[in-house]
Amino acid sequence: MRQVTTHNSRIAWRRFDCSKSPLHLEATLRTGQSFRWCRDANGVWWGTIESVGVALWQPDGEPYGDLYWQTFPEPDLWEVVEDYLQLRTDLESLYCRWSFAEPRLAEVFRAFAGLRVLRQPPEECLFAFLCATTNTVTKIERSVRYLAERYGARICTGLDKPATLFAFPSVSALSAADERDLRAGLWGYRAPFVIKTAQKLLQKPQGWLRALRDVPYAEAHEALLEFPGVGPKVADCVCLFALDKWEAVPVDRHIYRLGVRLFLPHFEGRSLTPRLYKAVAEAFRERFGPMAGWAQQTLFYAEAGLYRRPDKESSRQRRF
DNA sequence: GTTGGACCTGCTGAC
DNA sequence: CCGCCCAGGTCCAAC
Repeated sequence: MRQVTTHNSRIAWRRFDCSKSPLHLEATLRTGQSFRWCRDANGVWWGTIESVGVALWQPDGEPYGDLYWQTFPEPDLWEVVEDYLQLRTDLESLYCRWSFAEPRLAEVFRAFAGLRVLRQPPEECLFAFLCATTNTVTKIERSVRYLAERYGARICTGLDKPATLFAFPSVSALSAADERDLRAGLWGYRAPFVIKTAQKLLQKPQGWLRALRDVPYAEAHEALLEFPGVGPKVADCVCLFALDKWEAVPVDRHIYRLGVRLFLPHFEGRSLTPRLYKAVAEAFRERFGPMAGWAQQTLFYAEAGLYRRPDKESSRQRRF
């Protein structure tokens, strides 16, 4: 293992070579698919996967470079990290296929090479996206963090840094949450969704949600719609980001705009109805195949402009 | 099938 | 500096 000579050397880093399996860490963790990752002043990303605390670091931010990682409190849980980041998924062949299908977008796929769809714990994913309706990414992050810090268990890292990590709360803790408390904790009108969804989930057999990983996409999507606050878009987010349904294409206002502009110009100006939702998602699947959701995530990142830093950059100019 | 309105908050850009 | 619009939608009621 290469020597690492910064403050970070206090962490017993492990190294993974991404030269054959690119990872754009910042884009992956800040694409609005997962909401609790924080980067500290030294560029280290801190987060949790189930009850495991995780530190991730790409010294040069190079997608094809080295990824340094470690887990807490139990060290060296590589399977957990690899599974979450889906590092076994070969992206290069995907980019070829997508760029062939849509040459207009080839540059975008290249620009954000290594942006991966995560494989998230289903419960956290479901509750996080309950919060996504008419909301901003910044505020979603703060809302989900509030849930974790208020109702979740502390994870010990054995270091004085980072700011404390919290496991995502249990369903039973959320089912017993106080609605007024949640409303005040940035959840607003979505507060009852959290509580009712948690209560409904408690009535299911143990492991029911996770078991949706083993059923077909249509069945999983349908099953999620029964929860209050879950419509087609949120259901697709959970399918794609937590339930291995890589053909799921969450159609939000950005993806809708892009999809109509590029693929379905005759729908220009029409509002997003369930029928058009399906049409756009289907258009993605026709072009990008059974991993259309992965293409969607890169295009969302580009279209929503999440990659722009807070500092002034050239304003909204479209590259595609 | 589609449309319109309400819904909690607080960050953000345009005047 | 203030007020307004808006933000990764969903639900409900009314055509």
